Amino acid sequence: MSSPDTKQSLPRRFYARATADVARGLLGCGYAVFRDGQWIGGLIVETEAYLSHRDAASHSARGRTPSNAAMFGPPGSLYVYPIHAKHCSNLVTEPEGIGAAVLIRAIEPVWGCDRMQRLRRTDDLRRLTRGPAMLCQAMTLDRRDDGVDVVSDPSWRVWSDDRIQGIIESRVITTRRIGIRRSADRKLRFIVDGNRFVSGKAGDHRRPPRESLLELAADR
DNA sequence: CACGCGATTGCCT
DNA sequence: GGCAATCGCGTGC
Repeated sequence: MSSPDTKQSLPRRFYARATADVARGLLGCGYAVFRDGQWIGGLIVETEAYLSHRDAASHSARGRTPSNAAMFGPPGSLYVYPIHAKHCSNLVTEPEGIGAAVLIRAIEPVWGCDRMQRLRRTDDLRRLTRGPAMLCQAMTLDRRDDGVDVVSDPSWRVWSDDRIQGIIESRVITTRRIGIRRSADRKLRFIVDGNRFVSGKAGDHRRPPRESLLELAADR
């Protein structure tokens, strides 16, 4: 698969839509950052939608504070927040000021795997980016990236690949969101079912988690 | 300024 | 599958 710098980032209007639609649309998309002379990242295989004040599980539910301000920023910008001494990354959705975003929960590692293996201190590809905080550690994302605009920043690429979209089309399923207490019954988590890099327990999958988007793309 | 907790992870049984 | 580690932030005294 060719380097992220040959790709064209998704336009801002892609993000300025209903958050659940963006969360679904981001599955299969490339997510990569240029760090120290090298692209690092992969293909998105798991997302969660966090809505505005209507969603009790969302960080924006109780309004804007200094720490969640980036969530109210322009669509297509990053909201990176600290939790349990780690970080998680989101892409802001809806018109600016709404306070909604898509949590990137897992990617299939593709670019800069050697670098991610060092950062995560493991050779096991399956333990590189299988969770929102794992992928932030693998991609060196932290509070310094909070508010960065991935639509225009030259060190970022988030893009759609027609071939990958065709592969995931029949595999997307929706489940409850992971690790939350409030609004826990809403089905706002989107996964590429059967992909081995999706987080959570085996019961979350309908198909056994053995597949890889790279392998499926190579077989065509 | 103390206290409690979380959109997590990894180690232990 | 259970549970402790870890720390920034929000809440309340």
